[in-house]
Amino acid sequence: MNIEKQLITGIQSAFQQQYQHQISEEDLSLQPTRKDFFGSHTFVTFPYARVTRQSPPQTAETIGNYLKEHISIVKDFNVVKGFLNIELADSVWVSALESILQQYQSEQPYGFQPDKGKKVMIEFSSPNTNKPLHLGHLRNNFLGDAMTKILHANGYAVHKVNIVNDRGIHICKSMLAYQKFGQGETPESAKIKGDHLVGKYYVEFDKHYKKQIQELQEAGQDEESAKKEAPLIKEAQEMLKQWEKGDSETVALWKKMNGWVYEGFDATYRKIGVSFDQFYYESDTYLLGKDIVEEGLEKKVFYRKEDNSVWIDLSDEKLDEKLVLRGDGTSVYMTQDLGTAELRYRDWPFNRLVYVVGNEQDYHFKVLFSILKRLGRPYADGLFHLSYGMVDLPSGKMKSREGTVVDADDLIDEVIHQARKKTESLGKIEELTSSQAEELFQMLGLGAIKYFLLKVDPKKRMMFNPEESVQLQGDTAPFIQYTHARVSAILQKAKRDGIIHKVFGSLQEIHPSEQEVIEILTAFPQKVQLAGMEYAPSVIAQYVFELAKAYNRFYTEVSIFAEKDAEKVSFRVALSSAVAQTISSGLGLLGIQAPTQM
RNA sequence: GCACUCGUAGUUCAACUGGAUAGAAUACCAGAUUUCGGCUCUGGGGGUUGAGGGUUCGAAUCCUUCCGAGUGCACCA
Repeated sequence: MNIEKQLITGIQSAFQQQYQHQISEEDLSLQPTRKDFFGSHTFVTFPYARVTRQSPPQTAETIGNYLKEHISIVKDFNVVKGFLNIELADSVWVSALESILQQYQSEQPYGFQPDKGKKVMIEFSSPNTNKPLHLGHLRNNFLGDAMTKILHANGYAVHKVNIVNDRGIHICKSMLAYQKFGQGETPESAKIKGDHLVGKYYVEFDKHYKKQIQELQEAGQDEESAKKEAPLIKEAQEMLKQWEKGDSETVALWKKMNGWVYEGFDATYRKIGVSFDQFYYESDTYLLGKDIVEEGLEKKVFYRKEDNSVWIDLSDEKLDEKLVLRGDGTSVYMTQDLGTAELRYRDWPFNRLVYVVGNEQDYHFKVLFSILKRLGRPYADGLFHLSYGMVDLPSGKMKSREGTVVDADDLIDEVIHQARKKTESLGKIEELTSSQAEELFQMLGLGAIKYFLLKVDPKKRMMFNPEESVQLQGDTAPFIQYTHARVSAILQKAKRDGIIHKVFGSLQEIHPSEQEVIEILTAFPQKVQLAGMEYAPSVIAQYVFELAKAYNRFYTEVSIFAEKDAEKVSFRVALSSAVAQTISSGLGLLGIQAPTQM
């Protein structure tokens, strides 16, 4: 029986015995004791003043005494105001460590849940094919990837999908500019990645387009009509029509340029260690959803206006009226998303579908989910929008057209470069081959950037400071990775010295810093669960950092190999082993690797 | 205008979902350590949680009014 359960049962019977009062298990909750107080578990007695007819401190005192007397694992307690802080016997922590190590031996790694038999589909990344990935995409990709791993750890079968926005006016802009100014350039001839090449022509288009607008304005047109009348935009719109008609030349160019982009994306995905189980393309899905509109009309969920357009009225949910099909019968974004949800459910019937999409689309998803619910879709309750905040730069907002974006490839190269520079100057890796060293730099650089973007609550808008993101100390991945490398070195030495870390069962007393590490270790499963429930990898990031810090404190306060008592040495090695595995496992949930040497 | 989100040390973020004296990191200052490790550890200053009002044993958290920032409200995707 786990510690918490024993305490709760103890408190229940305390209420029963001392106050003749039944309290159900759900109504009782323990919280971790704050650092500055003695104890590990805290019971708050304020809410029970009516029941006990005693002041909260008296109640705490009474229950504390009861627990100390009747529950063997309780060593002592203290009362501060109405807070009952419970201190557990050292042997409890020793056996807690033993059980953690045992679980690491088993098939179900410590902190991971057994298979729940439920399926989660998760959509993330979802790039446009007219420009390369940038910082905002990185937050999206890392969140999606980390959530995949966290949900898996929570016992779900996870299916990763990416919907590529490969059609539309924005791609036509790149295509048109390429046609006009490209002169047959290719990624090979220009020696740049395909996605960057296509992005270059997107910028090129915008440059010329702006110029035309200006010229028209100078000729006396107002801004709005200039934007509509500029020859370039008209050409791009014409091109989109050609594409939709299936014009072979246009389609061939589209295929060629998209091909370049995919090669570029592939390279970036490989580099950041992100992959997908299935790709959807909007060129395949953009016509979907019309049958659902028909169905909605029949069910009277939708209605038709005089101009033949189809709408849904969601004003009772404060969501207003929303168009779902144009008057000319062509689809809008919403139509397509309805169709895509349906298609996905047929492809891989899920219990939950998670959309990792920026919070500027909060409204869209509220409407989408509401519609599917009104249509009585069986999967409607399982839909979830993992809405994340924008990434700001110290210089302000990122705007792709103004060139103030941080390019993903550049950024990754930069952090890896920094990792190389700093690690080489430490001179600890001379025995590594150059490819091993290269692998290490990647682990560190990517770790730094992933951690930086994941440690903040996803829902919140965040500030990206390029300098801080490549820092190797403080609340960073390299700091945690460094701790892992150091623990690994200790374990290596222990192995060389033939220290078996399994004989410490009779240990009766441990150091406070050891207890603290074990306390943190025992919290891992709950953190994994919480991260899954809240869709928040940041929970794991904070946890792993706490663990690394606590271990470092232990490391300076307690000597491992200089210790005379063999049982203690064994215990400390065991503790180190559990820490190494938990750090590695926790970082793993964030898509970050833990090196054994650095 | 309407809707949604957010305002917490100088800065970047926490706060177990209503609990204790609001914590970390960073920068700065002062020390310690160097067990296989330099990126380790300890301490210090730094806060009227945007402002006011309310709810209660108890509020950064819930309600409300202001102030400020952002996003959305396309027959674009």
